[in-house]
Amino acid sequence: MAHRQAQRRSSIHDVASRAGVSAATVSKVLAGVTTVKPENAQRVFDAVEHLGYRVDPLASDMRRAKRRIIGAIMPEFESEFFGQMVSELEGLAEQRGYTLVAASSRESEAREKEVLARMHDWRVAGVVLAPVRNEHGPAAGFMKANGMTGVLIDRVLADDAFDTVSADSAAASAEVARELIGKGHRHILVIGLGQQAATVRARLDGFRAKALELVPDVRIDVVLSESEVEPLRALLHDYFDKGAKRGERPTAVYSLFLKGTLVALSEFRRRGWHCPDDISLVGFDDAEWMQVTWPAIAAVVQPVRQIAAQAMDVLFARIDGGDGPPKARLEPCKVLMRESVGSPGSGPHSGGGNRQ
Amino acid sequence: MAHRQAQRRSSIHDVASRAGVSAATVSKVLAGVTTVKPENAQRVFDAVEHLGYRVDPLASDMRRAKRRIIGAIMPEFESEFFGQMVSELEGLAEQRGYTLVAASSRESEAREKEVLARMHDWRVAGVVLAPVRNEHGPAAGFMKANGMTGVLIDRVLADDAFDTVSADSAAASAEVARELIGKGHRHILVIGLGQQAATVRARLDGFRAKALELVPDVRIDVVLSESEVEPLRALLHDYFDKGAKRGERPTAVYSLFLKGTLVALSEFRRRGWHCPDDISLVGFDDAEWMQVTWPAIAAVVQPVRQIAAQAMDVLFARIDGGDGPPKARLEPCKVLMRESVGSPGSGPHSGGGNRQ
DNA sequence: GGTAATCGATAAATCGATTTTTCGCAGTTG
DNA sequence: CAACTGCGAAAAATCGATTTATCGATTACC
Repeated sequence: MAHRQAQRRSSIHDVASRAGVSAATVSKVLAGVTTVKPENAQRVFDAVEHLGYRVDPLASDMRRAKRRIIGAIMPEFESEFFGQMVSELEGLAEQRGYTLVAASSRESEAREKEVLARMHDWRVAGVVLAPVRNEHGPAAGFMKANGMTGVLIDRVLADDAFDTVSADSAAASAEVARELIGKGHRHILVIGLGQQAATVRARLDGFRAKALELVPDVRIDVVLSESEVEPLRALLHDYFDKGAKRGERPTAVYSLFLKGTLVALSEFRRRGWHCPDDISLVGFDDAEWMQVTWPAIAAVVQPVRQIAAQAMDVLFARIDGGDGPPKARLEPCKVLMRESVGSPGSGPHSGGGNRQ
Repeated sequence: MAHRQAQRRSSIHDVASRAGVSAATVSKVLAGVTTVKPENAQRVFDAVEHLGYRVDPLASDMRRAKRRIIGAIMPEFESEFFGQMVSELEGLAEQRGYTLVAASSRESEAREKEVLARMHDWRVAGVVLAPVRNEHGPAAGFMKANGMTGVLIDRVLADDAFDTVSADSAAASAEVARELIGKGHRHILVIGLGQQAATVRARLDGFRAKALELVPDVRIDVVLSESEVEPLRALLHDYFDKGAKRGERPTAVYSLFLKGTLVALSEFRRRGWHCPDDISLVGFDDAEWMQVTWPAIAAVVQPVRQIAAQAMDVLFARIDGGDGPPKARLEPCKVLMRESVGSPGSGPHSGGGNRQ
């Protein structure tokens, strides 16, 4: 009864011999095949129960071309967005009897491809890929070249080989524009990451189009950092410095991605500006902390659950042999206007300055 | 050249026949065995190159008892802490040629055991388990009963069957006590989650011991929610209401876990209290946003990388047959005292009230 | 020169399932 | 009574590697 060795687990043959049938019969019973005598089926169930037998998924997968494994590749695991995404995907895979193997590409396209190649080695049934850059990266190319089935999510718009699912960021951005214009903002800075060309463009265009539609002479400045987040800090600093020389400053900032929101807040801190008195702020992507800070930060909430659910639906449809041209799906976002957005010039400190 | 079907990948036999040798020889060459004629080895390498052959990890694992798979079970994926942890673990596993399969127990002990059982089905070589509650949960019991090798991290202190690695939260809490006492705080509220008994106790005791040592008549109140975070909101609300009736209020709050810090901030908002003027705040567990808000939130930073590295080192030592009694490792934290901590009574609004 | 040891490589067993093929037996039919 | 049909289950092939046992040819030793 004391500490036992790691006794080797019982295999299907152990069950077979205990039930007095062949391994093939055990396999059939467990697969729910009905052409087995009820009496034998019962004996199998008893043996399974007694031995605590469980199918070895690895051995089980050996003989199928498509294994019961889904690969998920995310740019990173540290943010709430991708954390929730992996969590959702894992649950959905599990529901269908699949195992999810998640890997982080660490925001590197090179690594993304390596990780994907490893998934291919595992002969996964399908892949959910959230590309680092966009749908035209090397990983998607690899998937095409090797006939893998997969679905692209998040930083994608549409693709001619794979289904895509992403947040409708253009619509959300238009909504943000409507809100900011409605509050009276006529000079707005948009910050983003140039790397994610397509997504950034969609968000930017959606914002700009709606803003110009509402107020044709609205001024929209854009500060983009190519691929890294850090340079954005310097770019933003310069932007405000130059503006200060000319005595002009935007009354609102719209950040197209989460880290940008942090950079903006950090820059505001440095200059002693407060939201929304000195400047307004809206960020794409929500986070739990944004509602407890003072001010609470306005944000676009991405529909993580819906994206995950759609992605898995579409993916399994393909795995099960569904064909037809790939579709691009857009899931609607919610825009939460919190305290960080106000009307320009209405705050007590609209001139900026040093509030301690 | 156009879109090809998912042609079946070449197996070791394809390589063998192309190189004009047997599959066994190919296997040996790839495993680095030296008793192969250099000429044949070269032919194998050429064939591998030409066919783009890669070992199928699943088939490769079939014949060994311990498979090249490491399981990681985390309470959740949404927080920075566990996100970073999974990311680190994945990298470390990969470095050793292992695949990491991560799963979330969703803060449920029942699910934790199910997930672990599934890992066992996969016959993983080892498991990194961050238990929902502590080292005495059902999952750890399951691991013992089945002779699995594993390491417990985060919400654990020590165990008689498994190695453990966690942050030295007692020392960090003592450090927090020193800081708060040093700033003049004599009435401090500590909030936490009762579920994680051992960890909470360590943090609480470490804090209380140091505080009492420095100032014997310091007042330390404690508000614990049993297992859920939501009740803490109500408990905290009541606590402050009751204090207000008696005209007393702590000058600082120390939250023993991340969500508690959010709940505290949320409660402060509601009452119109500002940090650090009206009340000081320190939280266990750091997050990226804490340094960009105003005020920046003081926090205990857990050494995620070190914990992950230690956990993997210890785990692989066991996998490679190392024995001896299990060890409990503690990794030192860093305490970042940011603006949310000040001296009591020094702020312009120390009477509390409604600042808008 | 004959037996033994050595070397390199191959055939075969193995891992634990699934799937296809074969087989025995009972009941029907011509 | 021989041939046929069906059913349920066992035997065997398969998946793609690793590992053990075996084998033939060469070298070594007495």
